[in-house]
This record gives sequence, structure tokens and C-alpha cells, in this order.
Amino acid sequence: MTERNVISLDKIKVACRDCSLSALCLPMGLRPEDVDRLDAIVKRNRPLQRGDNLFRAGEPFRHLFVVKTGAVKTFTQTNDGDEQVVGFHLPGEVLGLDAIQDGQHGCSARALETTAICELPFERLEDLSSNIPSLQHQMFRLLSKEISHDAEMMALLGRSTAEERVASFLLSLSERFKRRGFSATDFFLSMSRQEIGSYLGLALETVSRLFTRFQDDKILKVERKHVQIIDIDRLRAMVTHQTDAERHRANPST
Amino acid sequence: MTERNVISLDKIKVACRDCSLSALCLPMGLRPEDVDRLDAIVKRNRPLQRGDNLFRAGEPFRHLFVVKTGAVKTFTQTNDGDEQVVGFHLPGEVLGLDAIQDGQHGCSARALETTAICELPFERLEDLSSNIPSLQHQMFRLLSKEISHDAEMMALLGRSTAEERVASFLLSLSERFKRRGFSATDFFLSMSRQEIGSYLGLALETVSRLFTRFQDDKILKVERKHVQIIDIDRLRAMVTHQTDAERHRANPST
DNA sequence: CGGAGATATTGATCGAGGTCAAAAAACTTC
DNA sequence: GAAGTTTTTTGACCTCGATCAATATCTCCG
Repeated sequence: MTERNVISLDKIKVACRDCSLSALCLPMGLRPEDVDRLDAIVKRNRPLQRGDNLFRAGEPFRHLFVVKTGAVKTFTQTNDGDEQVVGFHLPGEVLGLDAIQDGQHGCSARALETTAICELPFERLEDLSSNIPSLQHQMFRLLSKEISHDAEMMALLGRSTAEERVASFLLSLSERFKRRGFSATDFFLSMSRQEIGSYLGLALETVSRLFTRFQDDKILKVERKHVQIIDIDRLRAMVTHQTDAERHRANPST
Repeated sequence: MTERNVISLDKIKVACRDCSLSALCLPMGLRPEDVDRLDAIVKRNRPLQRGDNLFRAGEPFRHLFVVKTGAVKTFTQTNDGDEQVVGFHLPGEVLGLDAIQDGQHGCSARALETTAICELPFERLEDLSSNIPSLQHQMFRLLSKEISHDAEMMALLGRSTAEERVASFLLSLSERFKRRGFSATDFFLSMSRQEIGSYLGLALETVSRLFTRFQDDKILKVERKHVQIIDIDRLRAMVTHQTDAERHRANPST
């Protein structure tokens, strides 16, 4: 390992209190002194390279993981060999929540690009949650948010056309990038067409064709992994099958 | 209200410690004295009749609900008017978990038959969880289990054929009835073909046709709402696209 | 009991999207 | 920078399940 690597490794070891993600991540809503107590149990390892596994399905569950920088996919293997993508995870998002229930990971997680991770020993997190009510509350919210998100995803997969799914996917990425301070209309996809298709329940060819069509319709500019959203309103209009759950969330006053 | 009703109402007000569901429900794994502390915050109202709403999407979230007897569906409304079924809930299953995150219900819940419900004020449940580590642990497990289940459902909706979806649905019901002490092979569906179809992302006609086909193939005997599973192994064999997450869960030793 | 409305079955038709195939473009690696 | 591999695009074809439609059956009430 070179000197240069050592320096970049140190750089990523930012304490929670100094981390730009704290408004999105577990520390959200905690008092500064409680953030420090949380920080004390966080372990920060060297970054993963593209293709590295963070954990594999079936492994014992010991930690929750938070994406700090980069991107991770979670997936399971079907018994006819090919993989089913379960989710894509951006900075501030927590992985491993499905493993709490029976103490082993139900899916595998693999870095889609160079990715820094914060590791939280779950037993110590539970102890801390017992002692910090706002942390317990934040944990409940986190788990609940995942459940809400899954319900929306199930609705999407159950009802929507390929067009709606791809539009939804792009809008979701757009919003998540925006919240993280990146451009909402100009970004790079870290996953392949294959992975997008698997996630959306579509063939990779269908994803590709829709990108092409959206580009022909002047809604997007797509060049390989680089996506620019030209007309976000037309993209939004495609998601006609939005449920009232989603509407309430988008505009709670109605 | 007649004398007869009053008696039946009293009968359903069984304390957690005496409830046959305690092995499936929140009290699971709690010490008897902690079960009593939990029991003290549980409210048991009169049963719902078929078609009654337990809560509606958009309403403020105050309680978690547990099905005691009967069955409940949760659903959202798409903006073109028709409903999307999100889940079916049997005795011992908890409703409202998706609402913790933002304090309002993301879906509506309606009784599919006469249904008794236990109501848990969430704020008091949080306080209790802070003071009873095993209850906090149980809450985390409960939420995590929901997330696992949703991931399986997403995989089902994303990849599977209509045949697999219906087979999976029947197997899921079968296992859940079995755990509750009912027959795993002879039961009544409390939901319509329409609702099954909505849940599985299929047209109601497709559900009906598959029931007919399974019956022709001597896998089932279906008569309206009454289902008898004749050959559960053939039903299992249909679910070829099982993921490794599901396999680990079905047989943790492998 | 009988009629109305809901629910389920069955048939016929059609189209969205899957599959197969081939070529093109972009990364890897030596 | 050439050769090989992976990823993406595009075309042709076909299948599964949606949709439309008609009938049958159930359930609920007066």
C-alpha cells in the first residue's frame, strides 16, 4: 500500500459530528453529546473497491452498515443461478436491516464503485438505543421508512408498466442525489442496465429501449452511464399510478 | 346491543399472558412480568365487522394494531381510483409499522371478516421499550421481519410468472395458518379474487384461471372461497425462483 | 322466496414486454 | 494498441397475461 492510499484512508474517517451526512443518517435528530456516544461505537474500515462484497447472504449478522460515499447494491441469488437485485444504496442509507430478525443476512451486498462504509455493531447499538430514547426513536423511524419504501416498490412492481418503472427509478435517484447535495438532473449511474432491469423486474433490453425512447422524446439525454434529465415534469407525469401513500408523502397538506 | 353481544365482547378481552397468540405476537420472548407490563397498555375494542376500516391512509398515527382474530387487508388508492392491496394480515400480525416514520398512515386497513384487534399506543410502547431491553429487541425483530418479507415479495413480483405468484400466495397462507394451529391444507380465503390479483400484480381473471388449472391438475380443490391443497409438494415445486434468502430461512442449516 | 348486485368463471382477442440474435461500443489486459 | 471481454443497443419474433365480454353463481335483503 502506498503513502497516497494511507492518506486517503485517513481522510474518510470523519466523526459523525463532522460528517455531512448526519442530517440523513442515524444521528438525525440526536443531541450533540448523543451523536458522540454513537460515534464511539462506529468502526470505519478501508474503502471497498468496485465488486467487493460487504457481506453475503447467509453470513451471521453482527453489524449494520451505512454507506458513507459511493454506492452499493444488495441482491439475492435465485436457484436457477442468476441474481435478483433487491436495492441500490446511496450515502447515508443503512444496510442489513433485514438481518436483525433471524441473525443472518438475507441478501448479499456488493460495492458498485469505490465505497466507504461505517460499521455499527448491532448489539452495542441496541444497548445505546435503550439508553438514548431519541436514538431508539430514530431506529424505529429508520426501520419504518424502509417498510414504507418497500411498500411503494411493491406497488410499482405489481401495477406499473415498464415506462413507469424506469421513470420512477430515475426520479428516485434524482431526488436522492438532490438531498445529498448533488445535481438532481445530471448524474452517473453506477449500475448496469442488467442490474436496473433486475431491480425493476424488466429485461435489460427493455431498460435500454426505454432510455433510448426517453432520449428520442427529449425527456433525457443518456450516454452510457451518464444521464441528464431534460424534462423532469414529463418524467413525473409518467408516474400516473402513484398511490395516495406517495401523494401524502410528497405533499402532506393534502 | 344485546346481552349476547356483550358476552362475546368480554370473551375476546383476553390478557396477553392468557392469549394463544403470545408465541407469535409482540410478547414473544418476554419474561412474564414484562408481558404484564405490555398488557397494561393494550386496548381491546369491540370487534370490527367485515368492511369496517381500522384506519385510513393519511390519518395521524397513534397506535400499532395487532390482529387478534379474523383477517385484515391493507391497501392504497391509486390516483386513477382503484385500490392496490399491500398486504393480508392474520392473527398475531402487526399493522401500522410503515406509519412510524412520518406519523401518518401510508395505507388504509379494512377488515375482511369479523375481526378482533389489540391496540398499542405507540408512544407508550416506545417508553416501555426503553425500559425493557427484550421488548426493544422484539420490536426491532418485528420491523426487520417485515422488511425481509417485503424483500421476498418484491422478488416475487419482479421475477415470477403468474403461476409462481399464485402458488407462493397459497403456500404462504398455508404456512401461516399452520403456525396458528389451523389446517395447512384446508382453509377459507377471506379475500376476493380481485384482492388476490391486486396483491399479486395480476388480473382477477388470471387468478381465477390458475385456481381452475391447479384444480384440473389435481393440485388443489377450490370451491369459491374454500381451498384444499391436495399436493403441496407440486405447489412447492412451482416456486422455482426461490431466492437464497428464502432457502436460508426455510432450512437454516444449509 | 325472488330479484338485485356482487363475485367468479370461461372464452376470445390483443399487445407489452420477454427472448433470441447480432452488431456496436466501451472497457481490460497484456 | 490489439485482442478479448463485457456492456449496450437494436431488430425480429412470440408468449404470457391483460382486457373485453358474456354467462354463471353467490349473497344479501326486502
